[in-house]
Amino acid sequence: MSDFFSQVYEVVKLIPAGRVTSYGAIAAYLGSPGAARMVGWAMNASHHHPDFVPAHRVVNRNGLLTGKHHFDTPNVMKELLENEGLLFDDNDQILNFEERFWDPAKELSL
DNA sequence: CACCTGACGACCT
DNA sequence: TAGGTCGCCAGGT
Repeated sequence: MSDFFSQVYEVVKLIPAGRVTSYGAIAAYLGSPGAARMVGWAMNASHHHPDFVPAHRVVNRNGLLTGKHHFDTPNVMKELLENEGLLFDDNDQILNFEERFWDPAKELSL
């Protein structure tokens, strides 16, 4: 439960629908700013987790859907987010990303 | 056991 | 502006 992965899942599960956060923000929140890659790795292994982990709500720092190729089909991630009210430009980048950004360090502010 | 790779990101040419 | 390097941690070969 104190594993880095488990902590990542705990945070991701707290992301509200219609909001998104970044790999780096989660890593920083967990105290390992340089471990953003691990967050992505954790998402990749999220199927190993018993609970639902909204991996589609985690994007890179530009609001770009860099992980879309890891879903069943490349458009699933985008469609899930659109269902939650997010909009995208022609580059699969989230519009109004700053407004939609959910920073665990701030929102959860321990 | 050593080496490689990866859903990132900050920094440095 | 674009491209290369490095750190981060875990898991696969």
